[in-house]
Order: sequence, then C-alpha cells, then structure tokens
Amino acid sequence: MLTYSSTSRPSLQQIAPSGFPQISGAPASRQIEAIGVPMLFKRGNEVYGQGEPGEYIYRVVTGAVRACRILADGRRNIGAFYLPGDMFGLDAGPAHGFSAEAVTDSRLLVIRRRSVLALAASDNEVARELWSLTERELARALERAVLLSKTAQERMAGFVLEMAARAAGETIDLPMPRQDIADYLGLTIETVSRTLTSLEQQAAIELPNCHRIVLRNGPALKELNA
Amino acid sequence: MLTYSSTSRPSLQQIAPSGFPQISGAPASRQIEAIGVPMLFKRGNEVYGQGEPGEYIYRVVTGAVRACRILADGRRNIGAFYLPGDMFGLDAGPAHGFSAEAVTDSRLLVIRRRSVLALAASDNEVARELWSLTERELARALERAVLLSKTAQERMAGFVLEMAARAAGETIDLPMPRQDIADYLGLTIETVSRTLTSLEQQAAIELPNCHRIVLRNGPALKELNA
DNA sequence: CGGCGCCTTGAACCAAGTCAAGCTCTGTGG
DNA sequence: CCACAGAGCTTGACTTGGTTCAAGGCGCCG
Repeated sequence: MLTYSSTSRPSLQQIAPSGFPQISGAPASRQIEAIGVPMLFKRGNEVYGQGEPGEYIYRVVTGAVRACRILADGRRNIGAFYLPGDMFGLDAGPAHGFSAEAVTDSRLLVIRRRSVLALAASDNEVARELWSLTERELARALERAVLLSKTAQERMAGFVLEMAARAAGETIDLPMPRQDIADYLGLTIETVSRTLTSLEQQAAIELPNCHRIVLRNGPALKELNA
Repeated sequence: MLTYSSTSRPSLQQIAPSGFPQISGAPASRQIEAIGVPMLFKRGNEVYGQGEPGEYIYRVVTGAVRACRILADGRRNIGAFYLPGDMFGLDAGPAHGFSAEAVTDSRLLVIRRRSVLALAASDNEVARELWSLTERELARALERAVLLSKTAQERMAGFVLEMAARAAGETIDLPMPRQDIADYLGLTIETVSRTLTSLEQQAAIELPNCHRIVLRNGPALKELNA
C-alpha cells in the first residue's frame, strides 16, 4: 500500500495585483476574473488544504491542478483535474472537502469569494454564472462516479476521451504522472500502465512517450466507454 | 449480467395546485417551496428521464427517489437517493444526465425552474440558496466518488453511515431494495448481501429484516469507513 | 395455501491488486 | 559530451476480493 505525506507549503508568488475595477456590461465570467489576482504555484505546492474554509475561488490560466483527499490510512483519491480555463474551489460548503495542489508549475487567478458574492448580489448575471459553474462541476463529479463503477478498461477509455475533449487535436499532453491517473480512476498505477499498453495494442491509441497520448481510434474508445 | 428496461410512465397525480403566492420575508427555501405544486408518484414511476430538459426542480415530501442512468449495455448506475427534505433535479446543465424514479410511492413538490429563476433574479437570498443547494449536491457527489474507490466493506459501511445520518435514531428504514444499493455502490447484489451479513456478524449492525438496519456499533463502522 | 419477487448462501472463476524486477527517460556532474 | 543516478514507468508472476452462476429460503399478497 502506497501512502502519501503532506505536500510542501507554498513558496508561491504573486505576479501582479489587479485591484477591483468595475467592468459593467462585460460577460459575467469576465467580471469575475477581473477581480482576481494572478499567482504562480510551483509543481507540487498546495493551493488550499482539505478542511480549510473556502476563502477564494480560482481559475487556471496555465498549468494543471488536482483536487485530492488523503484517507486516514494513507490512500489518496483525486476528485478532479483542473486545466487551463477551469474554475475551481467551488466545492466548499463550510470548508473544502478536498485539498488542491499544482500538478505542474501553474499560473492561477485567485479570486476572493466575498468579492464574488458581493458582485453576485448586485449582478444577476454573475449570480447565475456562479450557479452554472457549480452545476457543471456537479455534472462532472456525477460523470466520474459513473466511470468509477466500470471496468479498468472502460475507466481508462473514459479518461482518455475526457482528456481528448479538452485537447485541441488528436494529441493529448498529460500534465500528470501515472500515479495521479490511478488515484483519479480508483486503480493502481500498474493497472493504468497495463491498460494503456493494451489500448495501444488494440490500436485505439498511440503512446509516443509517457506524457503523450495520440488518439488513433476515437470511436473504438467510445465503444469501450460503454 | 442483469439489465434494465425502461420504467412505466407516469400515472402520476396532482394533489392540489398552490398558485404563485408572494411570500416576502420568508426564508429563501420557503419561498422556493411556496411556488411548488405537490404531486404523487407511484413506486417505480419516472419523475423525469435522462436527456430531458430540466424544466422543473423537485423536493421530496414523503417517499424516496433515485437518480439513475442506464448504460448502453444495460448496466444501471444510481447517482443518488433523495429522501424527505431533499431537493433534486439540479443536475441539469442543458439536460438531465440522469433519470429520476420513485423508489416507493412518493409525494413530491414540483417547482417550475423558470419560476425559481425569476424569483432568484429579484431576490438574492433565493439565488444564494440555489447555489448553496447545488454546492451541497456537489459535495455529496464527490463524497460518493471517494466511496466508490474503496473496498466493498468500506462502501457498505459508508452507505450505512450515510443513511444513519438521515435517520433520527439508531434504526434505519431502507426504502430501496438490495439491487438499488448495489447499483449505488457499484457492487453486485450478492456482494451487498454478503457484506451486510458480515457486518452483522462483526456486531456492527443488526438486520431484523431486509428493510431495516439497526446501528449497533457506529464507531466501528466509522473505522471501516476509513 | 400457493406462487412469486426478493434476499441469502455456496462454489468456482476472473479482473485487478500485490510484490518484485527491470527498463527508460531526464537531469546532473564529471 | 558522456556516464551515472534516480524517479517514474512497464512488465511478469502470483494472490485475492468481488463477480458469476446456481440453488435454496423467506415473506408477502392474492
């Protein structure tokens, strides 16, 4: 059984404060972003911890973030990956149920929750956007739960398709190591590796190197995805 | 492999329309409920179907509802159970990702989404309540995803604790059959049955009959829940 | 009282986990 | 520029938890 200890603390770096400009008439998401402060997080650093109050919400500009939880016995579970364009930190009822860590060096927009709420109070569009973002996050979480009750091959196919949907073309660059994929899919690293190899042998994908997947037969993967 | 065919259609029954009273100053949840129409759904009937637009949101008054999805090959997945007091139907971005069916004869409050949105537009409290409900639903979905990457015994313990948290005392009355529990936990009905028996043998629970579980040792279950 | 749906139990099987090498990058220092 | 070291990935052999297949029991309703 592989266990995890806590990640190193910040050493994060603020890039530039942007103040609180009032951008009326802009789309709601733009308005929310406008009150954010860009920051750099180094690979492996914690953005927020499990159990901390959700004081901020975030938007990934570049890089990748994982939402993870360490269980009492050391097992780790990854609840989501956030890629450029994604907002996260919405999973905080009273407190965050998961911690968030930078998978690679990442540039994040950090937005004060109170500020967004204030904005939402005066602007319906913003309030609606907040709800909509959370709704989308909910849909993703439910989708992952469905994935988790399937076979290893189906989970892997689902994961590849999920990643492919976010990549522009046929080539997927994975920012995360195999262990992260394993913890996301509820499998072991060995099973992830074997299953990817098997998908390659079935000519569904190509694996030029371990950080890259090339889609060769999307329909076949969708078939596997059940 | 057990497969599922579509459930019977409505035969639902409206109890009494309540109109659109304006209840200013009431708590947001009350205001939302006030614009709902109570309806009866018979055991097994569909409340809404997978892929349908989310025209309504619902509140369980009595009974129980399951959110489920049938996969292409006939496997079924249950995404959530909704018990008295729960609101559901919030998982509809453009359309419902899951269908909803009455587990037992159920009395539901049916609320037009458009009406809630209109209410939210003029009342911040309502808008916030909507967001908060969706956030809670998200937290539950993430929690279930964590559960799904554990062992059968841990899943079962988690399920029992989840149900116990909603029951007043030590006695849990399960409205759903074993097959529903299995599809919720991503297990087979046999494993559910065996695992419950095993928990009883460990003196963690008591099974007076198949619709009832009595908590005998909550702490032990929490231990198992990791 | 009989039949049927649902639940439990048993035995055999298999997918995924575990344990253990070995390989391949990638970065580093000589 | 190359050799080396280490982390991360792949592969193999074995084990095991959970599924599958099959039989039997229990309780409810007509």
